[in-house]
Amino acid sequence: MIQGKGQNARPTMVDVANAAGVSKSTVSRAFSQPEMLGTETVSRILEIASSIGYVPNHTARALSTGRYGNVALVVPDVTNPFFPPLIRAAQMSADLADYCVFLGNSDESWRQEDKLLDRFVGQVDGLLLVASRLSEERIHGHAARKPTVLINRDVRGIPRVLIDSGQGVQEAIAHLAALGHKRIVYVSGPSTSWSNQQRRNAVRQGARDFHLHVDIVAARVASYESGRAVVPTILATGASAAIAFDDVTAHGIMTGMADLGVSVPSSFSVIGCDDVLGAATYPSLTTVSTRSDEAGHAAMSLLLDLLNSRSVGDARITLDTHLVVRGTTSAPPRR
Amino acid sequence: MIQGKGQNARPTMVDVANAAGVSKSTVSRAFSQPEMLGTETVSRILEIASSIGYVPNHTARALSTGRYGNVALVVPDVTNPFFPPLIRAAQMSADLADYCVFLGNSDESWRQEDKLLDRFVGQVDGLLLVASRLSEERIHGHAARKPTVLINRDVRGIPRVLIDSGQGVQEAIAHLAALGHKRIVYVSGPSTSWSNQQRRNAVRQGARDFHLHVDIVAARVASYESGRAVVPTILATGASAAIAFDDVTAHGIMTGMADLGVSVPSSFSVIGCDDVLGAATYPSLTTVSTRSDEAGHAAMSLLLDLLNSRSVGDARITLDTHLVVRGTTSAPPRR
DNA sequence: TCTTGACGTGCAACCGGTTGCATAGAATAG
DNA sequence: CTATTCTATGCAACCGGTTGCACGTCAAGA
Repeated sequence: MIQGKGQNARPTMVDVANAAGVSKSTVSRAFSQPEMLGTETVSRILEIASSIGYVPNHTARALSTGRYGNVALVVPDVTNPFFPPLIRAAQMSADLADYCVFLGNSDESWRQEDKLLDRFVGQVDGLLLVASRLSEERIHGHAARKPTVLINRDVRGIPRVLIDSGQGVQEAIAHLAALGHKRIVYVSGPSTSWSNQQRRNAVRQGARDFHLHVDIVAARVASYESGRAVVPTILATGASAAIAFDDVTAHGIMTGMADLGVSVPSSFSVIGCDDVLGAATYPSLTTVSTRSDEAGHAAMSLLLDLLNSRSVGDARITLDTHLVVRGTTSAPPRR
Repeated sequence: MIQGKGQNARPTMVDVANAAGVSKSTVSRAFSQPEMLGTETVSRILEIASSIGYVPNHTARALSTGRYGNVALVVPDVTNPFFPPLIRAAQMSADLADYCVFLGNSDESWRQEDKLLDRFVGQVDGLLLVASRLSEERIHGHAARKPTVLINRDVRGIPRVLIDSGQGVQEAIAHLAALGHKRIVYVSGPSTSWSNQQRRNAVRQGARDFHLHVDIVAARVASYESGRAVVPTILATGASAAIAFDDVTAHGIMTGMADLGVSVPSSFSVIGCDDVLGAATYPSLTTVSTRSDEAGHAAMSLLLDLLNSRSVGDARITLDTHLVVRGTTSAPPRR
C-alpha cells in the first residue's frame, strides 16, 4: 500500500533518525545492539524516540530477522478444566521472555489441529502442543519446520513434558488396598489420549502389585455427563471403588452414585485424576494431583530454551504425581 | 540477516515466478486478485506454486498491507470457568474468518493488561477485551489505535457486548419471593467488575419490587475459598437465601454451609450466576444462566465485521439471561 | 611522524510480499 | 486502415526494520 502518512501514522525509524540527525541504521542499533554505539548517542536516540512516541514495528523486525517473538499453544479443549491452569502458566512463562502466544483450540480433532498449526507456522518461532491428537507422522512434520515441545504425548526425538501418573496411581491403589478394597474399576477416558493409556497401564500394574481385581469401564469421553452415565456399569462389576480418568469424570460418577442412592464414600469410594476441582466437590474428592500448571511452565521454558540455543537433544521431562487424600475414600462396606 | 538460502528454505514468490516464467507481481496477483489475470495463467501459477510447496508469507504480507489477520483476546483469568467457553467460542468465530488469536491473561491486573496490549498492538487488527480491568481512559487509548470490542464493560463510544443479568436476577428474586423468602443476601464479587456492579444493582432493584430485605456481603474475590469463608457473615444477617456473584462463589458457599451443618436447600437456599458449573454441584445449583460462549461469539463477530467495513458506530449488544432452577432453592425453614 | 587498529557511524542490499503506473498486444470503433 | 479502448502483465517503489561492509577519526605503538 502506497500511502501518504496521515497525521496519526505511527512514527518510524527514519522519523527518529531525522530528528536525531543520524542514519536509520544507527537508530536500529540503538535498540538492538546498543553496545555497538557511543553511550551518549544511544541515550540521545532513545530519548528522542520516546519523545516522539516511536515503537519498533514487530512485523518489520520479524520479516528481516526471521524471528517472530511468538509461540503457538494448541490444546484439545479449553473448556476442560485441566487446561486453563496449564495455559495460564505457559502464558506467563512466555510473557516473561517477551513472547506473545497464539492460542489454538483443536476441539479434539486432529484435522483442526493441523489446520491451526498451518495457520500459525508462518508467524511463530515454536510450537507447544498439549495432548496432541495428531499422528506421529504429522507431529514430526510440524516439528521439522519449527522447534516443537509436547505435553503429555511421548514421541521419540521430540522434546516433551510428561505428567507421569504412575507414582500417583500407585499411591492411590496402595491407599485403596490399605482401606481393604479388593475389587476396583478404572473408568477410562479418550482412547487417543496418551494420559489415558498411561493411567490405565498404571492401574493394571498397581492392581497386580497389590493383588486387587480391576475391571476397565469405558466412559465415551471425559465429561461430567459420561461419568454420571457410566455408574450402573461400574456398580455391575461388583467393585467397591473406582479410579477415574480425570476429576470431571469422577465428579460425574459421584453424582451418578448419589442418584442411585449409593453414598460416597461409605458405600463406594471414588478417586479422580488431575486435581483440577480442588476441594470443590462435596465430599471433597480424593485425587491424583498432576499440577498441569507445572507442566505448562516446564514445557514453555523448555521451548524458549530451545529457541535461544538450538541445543535440541531428546529432552524428556517427567513430572511426578502424588495422591491427595480427601473425603471420597473410605473402607468398603461390610456385607 | 543476509543468508544464502539453504536447501530447506521455504520457496518464495520469485521461485514460483521463475518456475512459471512470469514476474513476481503476477504471482502475487494470482493469489490476491486472480480476477485481474488470465484464467489459465492463474491456474498454471497456482499449480506450480503448490507443486514446489510455496506458501505465502503471512508476515511479509502483513508488512506491506498493514493487515495482520490476527486479533488479540485478553481475559482477566483463564482459570475462572466463566472464561474458557467464551474463549473457545471467540476462537472458533475468528477461525472461520481465517484469523489467528493471541491470548492474554491479565491476571486481574490492569498493568499486566496494558502491557500485553502494547505487545500485541503491533501485530493485530483488532482487540477483544473481556471484563477489562483498565480505566476508561486507557481503554479509549487502545481503542484509538485499533478497532476494539468489549465484553462486560460498558464504555460509551466503544462497541460492546454486555451480559445483562437484570432479567435473570429479577427472575431469581421472583423465585425466592414465591418460595416465601423475606430476607436475602447478595454476595458480591470483585469491586472493579462491571458485572458485579450490574448484578448488585439488579438485586437491589428486584428486592425493592418484591419487598424483600437485602444485605450485601462482600467476598474479597470471586473464588471457591472466599465463598466458603464468608458463610458465617451470611448467616449472621439472618437471611434464608443468598444470591452469589458467580457460580464458583456459590459453590464455596454451599460447602461452607455444609461445614456448619446447615443443609442446602432445606435450611438455606443458594443461587449462583453464570451457569458454568452445569449441574455439577450436589445438589445441583440453581443459577442465572449467562451463556458466556454466546458473548464470545457475538463479540468476535462484531469485531470482525468492524474490521471489514469500518462501520464503527456505537454498538451495544446486550444478551439476556434467565434463571435455571435446579436443586439449591426451596422454601425457607419454618421457625 | 607514519602505520595500525579500534571504534563509531553510514550506505545500501535484503527480508517477501503488494500495488500504482506504464506498456504491449488484442479487440473494437470509426 | 488508423484511432481508441481494454486486458494482461511487468517494472519498480514501498512497507519498516536488520546487517555486512566500507569509511573516517583518533589514539597508541614503532
